[in-house]
Amino acid sequence: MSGSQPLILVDGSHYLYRAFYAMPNLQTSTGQPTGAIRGVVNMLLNLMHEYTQAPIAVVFDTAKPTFRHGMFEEYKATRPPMQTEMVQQIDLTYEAIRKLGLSVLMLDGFEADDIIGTLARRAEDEGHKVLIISSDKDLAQLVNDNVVLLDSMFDRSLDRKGVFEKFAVTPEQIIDFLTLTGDTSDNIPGVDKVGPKTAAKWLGEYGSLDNILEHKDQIKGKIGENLRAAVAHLDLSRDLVTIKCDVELGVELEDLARKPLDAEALATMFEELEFRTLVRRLKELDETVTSKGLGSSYEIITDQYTLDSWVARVRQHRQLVLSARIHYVDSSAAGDLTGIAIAADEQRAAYIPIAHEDSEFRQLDSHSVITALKPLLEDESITLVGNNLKSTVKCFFAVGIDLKCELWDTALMSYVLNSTAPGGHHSSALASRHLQHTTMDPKTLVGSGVNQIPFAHAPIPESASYMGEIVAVNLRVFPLIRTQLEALSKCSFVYSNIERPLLTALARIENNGVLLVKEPIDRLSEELEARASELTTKAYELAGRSFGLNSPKQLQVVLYDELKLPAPRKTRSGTRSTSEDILRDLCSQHELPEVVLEYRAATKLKSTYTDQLGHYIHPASGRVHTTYDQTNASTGRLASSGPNLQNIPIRTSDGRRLREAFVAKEGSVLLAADYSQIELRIMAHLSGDSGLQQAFQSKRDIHRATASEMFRVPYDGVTDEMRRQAKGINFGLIYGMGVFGLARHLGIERSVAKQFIENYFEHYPGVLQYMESTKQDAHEHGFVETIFGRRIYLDDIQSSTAARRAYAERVAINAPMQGTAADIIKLATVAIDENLAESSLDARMVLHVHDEIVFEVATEQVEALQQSIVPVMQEVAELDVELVVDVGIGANWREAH
DNA sequence: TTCTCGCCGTAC
DNA sequence: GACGTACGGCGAGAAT
Repeated sequence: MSGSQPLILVDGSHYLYRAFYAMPNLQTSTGQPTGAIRGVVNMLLNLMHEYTQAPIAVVFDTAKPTFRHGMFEEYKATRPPMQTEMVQQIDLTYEAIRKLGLSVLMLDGFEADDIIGTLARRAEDEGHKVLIISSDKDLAQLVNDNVVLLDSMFDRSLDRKGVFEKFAVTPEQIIDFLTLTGDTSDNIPGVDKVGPKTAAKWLGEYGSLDNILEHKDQIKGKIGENLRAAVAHLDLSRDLVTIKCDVELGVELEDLARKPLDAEALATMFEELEFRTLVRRLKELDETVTSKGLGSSYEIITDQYTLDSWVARVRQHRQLVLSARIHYVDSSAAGDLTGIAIAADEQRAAYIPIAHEDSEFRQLDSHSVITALKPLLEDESITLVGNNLKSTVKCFFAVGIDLKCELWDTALMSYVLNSTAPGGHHSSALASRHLQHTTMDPKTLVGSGVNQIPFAHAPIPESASYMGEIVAVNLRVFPLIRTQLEALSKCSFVYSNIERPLLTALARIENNGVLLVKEPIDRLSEELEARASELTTKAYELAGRSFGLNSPKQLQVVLYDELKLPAPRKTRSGTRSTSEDILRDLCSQHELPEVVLEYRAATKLKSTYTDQLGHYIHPASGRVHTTYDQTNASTGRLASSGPNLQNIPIRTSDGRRLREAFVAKEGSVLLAADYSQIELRIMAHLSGDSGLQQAFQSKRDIHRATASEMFRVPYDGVTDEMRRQAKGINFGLIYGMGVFGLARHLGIERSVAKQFIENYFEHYPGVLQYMESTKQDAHEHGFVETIFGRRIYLDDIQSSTAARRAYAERVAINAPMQGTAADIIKLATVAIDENLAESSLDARMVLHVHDEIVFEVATEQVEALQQSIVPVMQEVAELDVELVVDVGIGANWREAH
């Protein structure tokens, strides 16, 4: 047994029961019940994936009476006998475990707990750490500095501190604790009316059961009487709950060493048991274990000397492949380093743990690691390779590193090559697509959902495997996709001139953050709360009963069954829609739809925005730092999350009140610069339609100009309704809309909509031609391009399903326009980022919203900023139609817009 | 209890 | 089925 590997003891009986009751009816086609076997095997595979070498013993109770039955006739007397379906699975479970290469242990006369206790103490005596996997609270008595209880797979592990947090007593007090509370499932009597709370209180006060009993007369009331009445049997109860740690097992620790997994036999067994997913998992597990070089062990750097030698190695190869793990809390906006994996060449990779909670290893501190790497990062002749370098770069910027090295971000490269590549652009996806390699699942390291632990709590050796593998993957993927990229000159341009420089610009924008004041948001929240509650009352009155106002499903019943309102179109899954436009139509027939709409408006604003945004305010700076995802939107747009600051309301007055909370710091103002009608202008450019181009050149209102043409009226004779309809067409065209969509959108007859569109194309024939040729292009090449050569692939363009094909055609029409707009604002962002760095202006970009950039600038410099950025934005691309940028300035985002 | 999916609504 | 790109809250049902 190797010293750094813990001994893992699994409470097999517990998991057997749990799995059995989770899926009691699972059986093969021949009637063999299998739920319990599958559950246990699944759990063990997870465990094996996480601990690839640690010895694992799975311990079971036997059916025979134990020494406790000898002490107490009633012990476990209330337990029902084991069900037949369960009995039928036991031997197969043992067999499966042995084939996994793990040990199965049990001993007549003793319970699993006693075996676990005995082995735990023995392993500990020999200097090993022990991990007990069970959610039986009795086992908490075994916990100490070397023994940890893991409550189910990924619950927070119960170490000494965890036990106290959970039970409010120390592990040493657990026996007394259990004695006092008793255990109904084991039929062990405790003290009447004493539960965990009282037991913990007494133990906190008196320290031990013995001491409690010495002072038993001090305890007043009925509960004191109960205690005194229980004295006679407490000794027995204590003996019953005490785990025996000196059982004669006939097994040595050495016998528990991991044996190789018998993949062939397991596959056969799983086939017979009809475990199809498990057969697949098994294959994956086998691959990870056998694909050395990627999933093998990596050096762990814990001292300065070794780190320095690695820095020298990087210098020699002029290449640093890096993957940083960053922890975000409330320390700094950019986050803290938990650890960094690095590699310089194919020979080896290493992991530098920095902030793990793992006392087994000495760790270098963040400062010395950064100091060591700094000269590499500031060296122009060094290539830095990584996946999603933005997050890492943010960290570097935050500590004042002046990045000069050449950035090669494999995620960005992959995105430029094919933004819609299946699986995305993370290291794991690249490994699977380019190397046919399955990377370690981070869930095995940190779990998932509420049980997820911070990466810093993951053990260092396993973290090193995980991080090292990522670096190894990037090292190998990089030359492959670099070759692909360099074969396509336009894609290379997009990478080198747009995405790569944008990465650092975005890193700065994210680090800057935007100042958000909480007070007005909270006030709005309260108002909305009151409004929502009034509307709820009103809605219930109108419906004649209360119902789930937030539930479309319940609302359907009220509207269409009870109130008998005419049922509208169906949603995708065939239910009757309650969407906004439907409800609006129903307003004329009943009061309820209107109330629901108002309620939805209020609760939407509250639940999505006013109640949430405050959580994202960084406590130190008062600022919100969104994350821009540069590799997600297929067209080249950015996406924003955590929080999404690209969909902050603006249409309604309440929405605008929210925007007032986005402010500039003292002495500064916000300046918002947005491209006016950029996508329509791009359409005018791409289509070459002279009518549309002239409409823009005349600098008139574009929708009004369109209406004037379409409805054959003078520009000044265009009514608001005409303009609204023209606007509908203009937007519809950008989205590749058809007759049906326009009709629905404008609430007009299909025949009228058809006429509109025909009118439009009659006046702007170039646009029609462009639409047709774009579709043609898409069919021919399988992709469309932006002006700058960004490709958007359309996998469904050749689909045999008409609907999918039609969808792909709409995308083909929209993507070049949306994507070119994205290219343009990205280029502007890059240019402005450089300009600002060189200028002495006290100004910074704080938000990026598709066609708008928001700046925070010192009040007295706002004009200078405007002078500096507007020409850049307008001239960054030369189109046949001029680009127009509108600027707004104000103390907050509403005023600036 | 936790996870996933559908519905809905916000932005450009 | 019918208008493109996103993110995210909520309810409900499935898996556990």
